[in-house]
Amino acid sequence: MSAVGRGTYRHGDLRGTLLSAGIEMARDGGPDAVVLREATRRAGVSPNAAYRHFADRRALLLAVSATAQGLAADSMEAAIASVPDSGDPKNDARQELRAVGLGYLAFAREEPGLFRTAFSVPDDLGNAESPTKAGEGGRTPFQLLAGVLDHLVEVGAMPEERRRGAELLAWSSVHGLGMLMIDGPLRGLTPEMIEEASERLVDMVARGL
Amino acid sequence: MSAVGRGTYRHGDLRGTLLSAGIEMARDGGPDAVVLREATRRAGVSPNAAYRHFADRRALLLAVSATAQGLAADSMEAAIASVPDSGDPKNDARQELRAVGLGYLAFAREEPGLFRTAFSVPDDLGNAESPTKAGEGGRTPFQLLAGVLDHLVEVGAMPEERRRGAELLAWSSVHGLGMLMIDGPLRGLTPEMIEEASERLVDMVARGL
DNA sequence: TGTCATTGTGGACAGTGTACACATTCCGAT
DNA sequence: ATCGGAATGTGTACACTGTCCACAATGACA
Repeated sequence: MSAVGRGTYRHGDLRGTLLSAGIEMARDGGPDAVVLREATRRAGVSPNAAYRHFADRRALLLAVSATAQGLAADSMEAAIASVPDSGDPKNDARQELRAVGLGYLAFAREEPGLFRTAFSVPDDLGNAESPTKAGEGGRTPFQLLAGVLDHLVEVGAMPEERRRGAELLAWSSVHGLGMLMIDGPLRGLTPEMIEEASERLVDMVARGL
Repeated sequence: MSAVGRGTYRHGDLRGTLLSAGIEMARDGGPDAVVLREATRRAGVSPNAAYRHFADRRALLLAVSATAQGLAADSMEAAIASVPDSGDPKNDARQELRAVGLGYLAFAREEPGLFRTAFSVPDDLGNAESPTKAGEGGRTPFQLLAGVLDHLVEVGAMPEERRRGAELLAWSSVHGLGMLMIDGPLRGLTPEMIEEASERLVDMVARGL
């Protein structure tokens, strides 16, 4: 094909371009839709060129997943930022917890493909704080959640002894609703039902944690 | 190839055989691992024979998913049955709710592939009561959950006004933990951590519902 | 200027889902 | 008993995927 259309034999930033293409594919289609050959096609490059930047399809997928987690973090951070200051620290902390959950769910609703790519691609909790997964604010979804939980304890809105492992509980609930309403049996719920379910769920978590 | 090894040109129960093969593939590998050609291979039949019984790969996958949901129901039902009668109806009802959740999570832990195939293949809540998804007891996972919630209300362990939509909340929490620990960022948790998280989660739900 | 690691190309292979035409078998009406 | 059509299975073919290998172009640095 010769490097026509690109001008030069070298691409410049093929890795980045492939990643962007991957994100776009994940956006509409989820993890299964990110296909290596298609990415190279969009980058105007031969299929094998990808292997100079990613060991295999899985490696590309992991990179896309990490980026998607960063975008989720943005959504969560925006939700936190929009919480009004009520003057009551305990109440504020609880509202932040709610916001984290609602931001997570908003991301699931608005970017279902990216959501699935972000959170249902095999990965370890050990990498939960990797900077590649951080949003613009520099923190990962996991760190944001941990942050508000810490805050909750600080202001005395949550007993110290319940803090340990609370991430898992809070995260699970919200993640479950997200998955079920995206590609589980809860698809087809009306926006109102989803809205209501989201609110009630975060309330339940805040109450039961 | 001629129908050697089968004896007859007709198979007898190809649909059932393909389904079984599909389940076996899903068991170790999840939804992505159920591949049409491999199923026909295991059935000793040509690839296209499958199309006489399933419209396409997706149709086979849906059938496998439904069967897997039935198996999940079995796990849940077993957990319910193992709840000892304490004499206190309210307490019993709560224990049943816990059992439903723990049975669901046990299934996720013991049959991760089938779990994913059961609950993360696109489907509508409208089909949640389809008999194809029932376990040996004749009820689907959704129906089992709804049952214990109804029971909870009957014995007065749950206020009537909170009943509506409670399935979603309970289900979400438990489902989320299941997904996160199978192929999400919570993989690699030790069995003890999983055990503890499961217990705490169902407690949280029971408390917060 | 020449050498060499980096990056991209071309061709190939096995494996997948699925369409189309054809073959075999079974069952029910004549 | 036979004949014809509906079910069911086979064969061939196509486009698409991930990935391997040998080769080519390029840029950086001695």
